[in-house]
Formats: sequence, C-alpha cells, structure tokens
Amino acid sequence: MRIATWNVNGIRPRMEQIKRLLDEQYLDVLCMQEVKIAEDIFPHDFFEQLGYGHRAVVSQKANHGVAIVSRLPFDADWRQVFWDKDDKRHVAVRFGDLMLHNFYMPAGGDKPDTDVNEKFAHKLGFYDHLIDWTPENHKASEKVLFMGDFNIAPLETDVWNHKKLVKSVGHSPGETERWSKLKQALDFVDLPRRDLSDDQSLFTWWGYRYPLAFAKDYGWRLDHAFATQPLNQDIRDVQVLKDTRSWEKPSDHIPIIVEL
DNA sequence: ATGGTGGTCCAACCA
Repeated sequence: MRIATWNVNGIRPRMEQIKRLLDEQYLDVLCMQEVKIAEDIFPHDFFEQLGYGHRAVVSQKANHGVAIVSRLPFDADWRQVFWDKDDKRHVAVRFGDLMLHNFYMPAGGDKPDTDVNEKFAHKLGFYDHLIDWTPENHKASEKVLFMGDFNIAPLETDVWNHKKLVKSVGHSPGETERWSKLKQALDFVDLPRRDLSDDQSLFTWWGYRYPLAFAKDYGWRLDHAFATQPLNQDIRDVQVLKDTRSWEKPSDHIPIIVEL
C-alpha cells in the first residue's frame, strides 16, 4: 500500500501534475493540502476516472482545504476542528487497524510574536490543542499515521540556513519545541528521517518568491509523516520526491510517499 | 531593510 502527502497549492492549476504523480508512483492513497476549492465543486469525477473511487474532502472557497483520495475503500472518515477555527485543516480516514490523519497546519504569518501577530497565536494554539488531543484519541500501541503540511522545519538541517532563519516563522524555538512535543505525544517515528542522519539536510518546500530558491536549494522541511512504533514495523520504504519541484507549473511543496 | 511569485478571485488576502 502506497500512501502519499502533497501540498498541491491549489487543486485546479495542479490537475496535470496530480495525475502524473498518481500514475508514475502507483499511489493507493493521496492526502492533499491547500486544495483551495469550495467543497461542492471538488473535482470528484476527475479522481473517479483515475480509479480513486473513495474520497474524504474538507474544503471551502479560496483558501486552505484538505482531501484524501483513495483506490481502496476506507471504513470511516473523521474531521476535527482545532482551536475553534474551522478553516478546513484536518481530515482522517480509517483502513482497518490503520488510522490516517491529513493535516494542514496554520502558516503563522510573518512575525513569530503572539502579541502582535494573531496568525502566529493561531498556529501555536492549533499545535497546543493537537498535542493534547492526540493522546486523548489514540494510543502509541495503535497504528497511526499523521501526514501533511505541518509548517514547521524542526531541525537545524531542515532549513537551508539555521542561523539566518532561527527567528523566522516556521523555524523559531516556540515552534520547533511544539513539533517535538507532537512527535512525543504518541512516541512517533519521524519517517523521512528514519534512515537519515540529523546532520544531513532534508527539504520539502522551496518558495516561489525568490525565483532562484530551488536552484540554490534554499529549502525548508515543512511537510511531515509520523508513524507510531507498531505501524513503523510495517513500513517498507519512505521517499521524498524532489523531482516534482522542477515539473512544469510546480507546487512549491514536494510529496512524501510511505509504502506499507 | 526590501522585494522578489503564485493562487484565488477582481480588491485584497493567503502563503
């Protein structure tokens, strides 16, 4: 079973790229973030024709929005609102004893200061709620997979320049501490780093604003996949698909694929 | 210290 996560940055301008990813990678399940489309006009027919007959969509007009599309039927779907702000950032599905959660965490605005930046307060509040909620709803002995765009680059080697970026939103101490607490909540394995040393850099996002960002490898690791220990036993391979960032009309994020 | 791009939707917000 091959499960992927990808922040597509708008599902409508990314239809060709999504089809290409599904075809080339033989995916069974795709978790998407930032679909940016009203729920009632989600392109269900497109996925139906590609063989993804099972879908769980939590989205809205213009911004945010998540979806899970699957070839395999799931037994149940679940949506949770965190920090009392229902801007379509979570959907989950259950395949037998496997619980799969898809998250799109708040980005957090420009300044890492909760006094002047409400978006940063929202980001920390969302994390705090999730850190409490996770062990209330799951056990470390269950098979749980958290995937998505968590908008935090936790390690020094998860950004292209730690010293330059340590006071930036996405890599500040208040954020990286919360990422670690979330990881500890169910004794999760950080899958993309499972077989990679912490001194090796690993990125999943290169911004559009500076056009040379990808060429110069000015990246951040914002997208994550966490597995509980029992699930980790079942995981055969983990891939980060850097190549997709050089496709025509790319998303600014790249996919992570987990094979069970 | 600043601005660079892209998506949504048509002024301005989000990232």
